[in-house]
Amino acid sequence: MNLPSEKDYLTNIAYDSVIFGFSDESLKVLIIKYHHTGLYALPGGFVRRDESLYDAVRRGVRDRTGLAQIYLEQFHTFGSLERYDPASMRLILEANGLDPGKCSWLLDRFISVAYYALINYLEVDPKPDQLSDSINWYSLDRLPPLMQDHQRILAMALQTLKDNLDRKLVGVNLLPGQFTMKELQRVYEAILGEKLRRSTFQRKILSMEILTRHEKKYTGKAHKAPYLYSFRTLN
Amino acid sequence: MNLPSEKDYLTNIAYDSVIFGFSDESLKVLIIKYHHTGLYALPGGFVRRDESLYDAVRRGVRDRTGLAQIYLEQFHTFGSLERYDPASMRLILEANGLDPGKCSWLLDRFISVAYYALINYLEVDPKPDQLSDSINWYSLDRLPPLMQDHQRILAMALQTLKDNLDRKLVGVNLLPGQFTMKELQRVYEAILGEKLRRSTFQRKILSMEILTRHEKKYTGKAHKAPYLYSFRTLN
DNA sequence: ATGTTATTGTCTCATTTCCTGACAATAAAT
DNA sequence: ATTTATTGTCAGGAAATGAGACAATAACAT
Repeated sequence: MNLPSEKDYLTNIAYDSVIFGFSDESLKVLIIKYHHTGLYALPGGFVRRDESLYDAVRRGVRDRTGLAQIYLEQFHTFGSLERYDPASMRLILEANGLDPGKCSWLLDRFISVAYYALINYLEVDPKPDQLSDSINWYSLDRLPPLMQDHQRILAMALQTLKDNLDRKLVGVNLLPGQFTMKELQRVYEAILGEKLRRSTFQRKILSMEILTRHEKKYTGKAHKAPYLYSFRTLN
Repeated sequence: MNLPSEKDYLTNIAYDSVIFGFSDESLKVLIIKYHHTGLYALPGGFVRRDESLYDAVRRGVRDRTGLAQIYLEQFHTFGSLERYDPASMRLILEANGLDPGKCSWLLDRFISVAYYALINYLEVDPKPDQLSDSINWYSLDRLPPLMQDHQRILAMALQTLKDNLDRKLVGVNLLPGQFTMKELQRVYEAILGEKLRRSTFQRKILSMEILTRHEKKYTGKAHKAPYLYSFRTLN
């Protein structure tokens, strides 16, 4: 197994990604589990010397989800001393049969830039990286204990998502290309953690003029068929 | 002159600070000028191994302004490849009679975490650091050309400030402890870059219930004396 | 004293936006 | 044809905002 070499990467700097998906009426997050350690973590990684910070995160998310086009948003950089935790990293390396002496830069202190990603749950086939033996979706209310400050990072990602909800097109990437108004409302409710009034929500979203309406969706249910919508591409 | 040593600092990571003050009806920013190079820049620095990122920025702002208590807010981390510019750093070191070979880590690529600070202009006595020969206030519309991507960093700081204006107590630290409603309005207008209606502004601010009213301020002018206000401390 | 001037604190009315419940439309089952 | 569940939209009221008006008043002028 070849590990990242100090020559190819920036030192003291890492990234963590909070990858959100929507399924089964609730928000989900991708969490990895490291080999033989019982440690759960947000998918993270390091920045190659020949790539931008943004490209590094995009590469990491792509490798783990298979998606090339992703909605990525940086929300905070974590640099406290408490997060310096070489013991965990040593444990992870040793559990993988690696010699920490040969990549001591990985045991150093890291400042971590955190991004959140919004992706279509259905398009993803999560793939573990070489240090982890699983990567799985977790509902926000059923998270395993996360290592280091990853719980806090996740909480901050969610808060930022809430704050951005009425300013950015958050719904875009959590749903398939076409969706009903109710489905979009479910996404908003899952993010905000509260029920919304149907008529108010519909009026507000439509008044934004960011949706185009398509043919109706006949579900086979005994009631009026809803329209399908998609986000308007700007052109 | 002793320069930061590689042993004491994190590598590949730096910070830049956009220090806002308010004076003479307009927003001002502190800009440093490096010795003998004609290069203007935002005050920045590096993170010691034994301090948090936040403490590093606070230290940098304190050293340059003399203020211990500062309102600091992180707003973005810049990590593009274009900002890798060893030539400028080499120039700055050489202009100070320093040997770049002895601190080659300073010529490496840096990812920079950007903060903005809001301070009371009147309390500040700007002090240049050892590499710069001046540090001065500049109006936003009369900025010198800034090195690297500092112009963009500043623009993003201002945009974040605007976005936060109705959600955070931005005015707090830009004014002295007590101030008139008109002075507060001037701050808002300077940040937003537009005139506000007096009665609407007053009603909105008062309805927030974040101010306490004090005695009147007799200016010696031939008109009704305004009240003084201060921001309510929460307790 | 009295009136003048510039600015402040507040109020009113019109306009806009937002909230809430209601109602008709309708796809499929009975 | 009737029923059921859900959807798209609207009407009326409530709340927020915009724009101007007016009285209060500190210092100056007469």
